[in-house]
Amino acid sequence: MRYKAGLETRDKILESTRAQIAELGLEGTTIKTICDAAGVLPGSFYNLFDSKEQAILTAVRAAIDAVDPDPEHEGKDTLDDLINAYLRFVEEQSDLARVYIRIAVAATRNSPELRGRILRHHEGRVQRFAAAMQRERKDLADDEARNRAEALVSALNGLTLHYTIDPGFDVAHFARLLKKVAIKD
Amino acid sequence: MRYKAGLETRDKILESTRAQIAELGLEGTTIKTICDAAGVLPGSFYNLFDSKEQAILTAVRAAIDAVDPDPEHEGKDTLDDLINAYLRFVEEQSDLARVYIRIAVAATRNSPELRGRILRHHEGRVQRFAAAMQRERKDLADDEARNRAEALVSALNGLTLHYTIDPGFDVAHFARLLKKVAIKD
DNA sequence: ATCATATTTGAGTATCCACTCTAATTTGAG
DNA sequence: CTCAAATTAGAGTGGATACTCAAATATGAT
Repeated sequence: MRYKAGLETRDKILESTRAQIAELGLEGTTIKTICDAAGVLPGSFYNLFDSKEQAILTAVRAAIDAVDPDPEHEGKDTLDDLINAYLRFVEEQSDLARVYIRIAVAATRNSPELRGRILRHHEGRVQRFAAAMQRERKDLADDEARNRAEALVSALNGLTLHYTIDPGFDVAHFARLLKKVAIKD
Repeated sequence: MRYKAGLETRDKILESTRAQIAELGLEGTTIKTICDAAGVLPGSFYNLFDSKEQAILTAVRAAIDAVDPDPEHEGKDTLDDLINAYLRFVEEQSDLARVYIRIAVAATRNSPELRGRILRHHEGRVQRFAAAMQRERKDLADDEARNRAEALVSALNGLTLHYTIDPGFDVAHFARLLKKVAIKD
């Protein structure tokens, strides 16, 4: 992927993948439907991505990044910003969130490479949450902030998990409850 | 399933299913391997179960019930009992926990029946957590207990989610942290 | 303009697996 | 003992799908 053509194809595939997932879910999304929608052939797909799952994960990550309150990582995002961005993604793109969870859980056994990507993403998120917490509560020690951030992020993921099963679940309500608790004391 | 033979076959299938999942994960577990290991033919399998997923869900539920601190539902279980049972299942049967999550998330789109089962299971768990909380803190109003139980159970599921991806994650540590927070105030 | 390399073509593959169906056999209630 | 109903036998299916490959073409650094 060093020429312009490759980049454009890559973009088309990612957008097509995202759209398919949102519309048809994971089962309805096949290499064939992705390629057809993108106007590309399977050979091109596999010239740019190692696997279907890798492409999906990349597309989902792009959607998550699209709601990032501080894309430049300047450390200007508050804890509320981070939680609101999280909620926005989960509520507006619940199909993508669902698929992300499925692939994350499935990849553990099958693909060390994807698993690594997922863990790094999680780690990055925890660090940003921890930093935002400390900005809000200057007295919080590093390890205590980190500890709380880890708990908060994992708990939020639990809310998302339930929300993808029960769309009536008030994920925002509980997310704010967790946030309050996380900075208390 | 009204004759003894049917019940025995059912048990053999469930045990074989559980063993396969623990050993080979979801991908390695097929109708064929389940039936072979159980000494049964596909026709018998489908005489007793509607689908592969239904059988798996049933097998996982049995494993969860096996660590139930209060199988008779007499209301004698403490919040710690419930959390310890939860942790025991997750830590000792992480493959089953992983598969349960996968099916739960996948079933939402594909099978209203399985989805219903999963939601009822969740609901039952939340109620037991809420009741145990109130035993521990008599002053907690019904809806507040229910609210906190829902948050706690979902958050615990989030810990499990992460644990299935990162076995180094100290799920017990964070579970106890969440419990402390849930009954505080 | 050259040419190494990126990209595309597009048919092919081969494997797999959840589930079905009909007929035979077994069960146990009355 | 009878017989309706449950269980088992077991081969079959048919459709789907992720991924491959060798050859053709396009790209752009030099």
